[in-house]
Amino acid sequence: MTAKPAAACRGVSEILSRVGDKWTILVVVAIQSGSLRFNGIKRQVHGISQQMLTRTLKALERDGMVERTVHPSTPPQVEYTLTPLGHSLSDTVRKLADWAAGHHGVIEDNRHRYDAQQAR
Amino acid sequence: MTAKPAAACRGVSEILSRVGDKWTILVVVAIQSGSLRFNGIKRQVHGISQQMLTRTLKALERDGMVERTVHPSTPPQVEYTLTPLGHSLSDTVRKLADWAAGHHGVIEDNRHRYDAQQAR
DNA sequence: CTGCATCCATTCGGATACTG
DNA sequence: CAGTATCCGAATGGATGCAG
Repeated sequence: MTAKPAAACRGVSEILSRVGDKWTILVVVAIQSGSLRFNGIKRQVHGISQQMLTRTLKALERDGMVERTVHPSTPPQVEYTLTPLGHSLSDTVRKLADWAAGHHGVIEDNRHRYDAQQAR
Repeated sequence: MTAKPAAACRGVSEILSRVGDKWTILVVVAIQSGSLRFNGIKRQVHGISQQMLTRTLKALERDGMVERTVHPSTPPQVEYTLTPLGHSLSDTVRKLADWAAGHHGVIEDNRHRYDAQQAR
């Protein structure tokens, strides 16, 4: 697995495209603590439009990351829960999150320095 | 670090946007084995346009992930090398890559099943 | 060889309005 | 409450031509 065949690279790129979009991670993080309803997620993930939430949830459901459960009541309730696969992704991403949190300051500093240098 | 403050989430999202774009990871992987020249990278990362390579390298340089060394010769040669920060990112992403490689098949299967279900 | 500028097609993401 | 459909602006990414 130290080698990196082209096929794996494409797969990784595809996963990263999914995961790296604007909302996926935030939604996953919101759900991971337990099941949540549509507007519950919307409240928790501040700034997301309801359409983006719909799209993101659908994509995650399609990938088997979240499970969608409809409770036929009035008003209708829909619960979203992270599947084992979703939790698995969440754990993996958390490591990247830790890295990001740990290096975010350095990176911002680098950017600032770079921009200052360009201005000269 | 088990808690997830909003600030960290934003930072992670920003990092993921960087890393999750179409080419960054592939370029990083290409360079990690050793320093490479511009067209060397272009050859290795198949399908990348030269402008996307320019943009990606610049972004990485700005973030302090790669170092750019110009050898003033004729014709000019420019070497790109991964910095320690870049290697650090590379290692972290490799874990995500392993996850992706390990679950890619399952995810594709899930998608196929979902699509079939929708068609009914 | 390396890199920048321009143009253009496609995609992404947000706001809004409407349905069950 | 949950979800769909439409419109539109912004951003992404590719092709090409030009310059150092």
